[in-house]
Amino acid sequence: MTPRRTALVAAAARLFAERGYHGTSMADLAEALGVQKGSLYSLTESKQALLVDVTRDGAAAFGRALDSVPDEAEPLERLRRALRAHLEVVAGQLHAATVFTREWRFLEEPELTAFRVERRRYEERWRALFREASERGALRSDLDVEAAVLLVLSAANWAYTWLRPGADTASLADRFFAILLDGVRGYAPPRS
Amino acid sequence: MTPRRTALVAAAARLFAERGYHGTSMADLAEALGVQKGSLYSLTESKQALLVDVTRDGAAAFGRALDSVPDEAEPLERLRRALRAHLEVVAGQLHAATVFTREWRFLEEPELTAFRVERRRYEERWRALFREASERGALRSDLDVEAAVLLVLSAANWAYTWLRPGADTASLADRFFAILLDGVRGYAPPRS
DNA sequence: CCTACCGATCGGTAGG
DNA sequence: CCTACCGATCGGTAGG
Repeated sequence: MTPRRTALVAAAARLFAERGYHGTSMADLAEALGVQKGSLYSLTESKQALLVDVTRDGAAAFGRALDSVPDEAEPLERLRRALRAHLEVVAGQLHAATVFTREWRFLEEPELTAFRVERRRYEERWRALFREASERGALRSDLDVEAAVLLVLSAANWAYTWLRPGADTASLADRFFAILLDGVRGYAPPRS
Repeated sequence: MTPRRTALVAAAARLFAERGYHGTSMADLAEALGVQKGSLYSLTESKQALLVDVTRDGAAAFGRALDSVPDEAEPLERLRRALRAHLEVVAGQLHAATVFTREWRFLEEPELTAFRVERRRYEERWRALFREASERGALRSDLDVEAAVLLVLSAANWAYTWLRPGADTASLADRFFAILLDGVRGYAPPRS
């Protein structure tokens, strides 16, 4: 990947995030790079190919985030680290994360199907983290694991709308996690 | 509002949700209604005006949802009812809710600013529900209320991506709420 | 509600 | 990387 192409993919990430895939023209991208529109086609074969590249960058970053969670840590600590890592990708690569979360649906086949498979794999990794925690007794025995996974993924997937790059992301993740752990209620929950 | 115009706004909600605002052409809308493109302009003055209508419908529905929460109920019950009502709007008016949540950013001024004001007002109503619960002693005294509001709004705002109209929405809302209340941890949380 | 049309812009290409 | 261009489509309008 040449520096020029890298710059083009970065510009695509930014503009697709800001204006949407269909709201961004090749002329917009050319202007962002300071070249004429026709010149872009020596760097990419199509606008769609740029969307493929940006969504792949996002998927790879989120995948690496979960890879960074240490296997040997305790189950709840692994969950906390996973949430931190996810939110750090959102804050650190906000444009790619935004396109990954919101613009992926404009992918064309076969990449559209491949994207869905990849995203499902990512969600399964989260489910596995919860199941592992459950089997090792770290979670309430009556926990609705599916709802818990959906809740944490909702927080993770919505974060691109409010998380700003300068924020103390680790601390924010921990604040979320604290509520996820113990809830909001003002007295000890009834034991089953 | 004539029946024909209502049908046009409904078609716009569906297509803007499915293909995005910029991914939907006036020709697409005409085809959905079975008329020629030029005929649409007796029903709306522009494509942008349709986006304004759909986002207003969404805002009104979410507003009515919070209105439906009984004032006299207990604080936690009010929160539970609010989450239910919000998710029922998402499931019951999925297209308008999707456009409200994802396509609003293509509004032009002055409606763009008005939308942001309205949405902030909605979020403030949620914050007020939490504050009320806190003041009445229904929440943990050490609760991070801001994080709690953000967590529940994340779940609410992400719901359009997975909630399907046929689902048992009330039950789903209660499953979320149960986790929000008591958390996922497998033992009683330490009291402060 | 239709036909016929407007100028502008779209993604992309050819040839240099 | 540029100029010049392609056919297709865009949102919107005029006149009926």
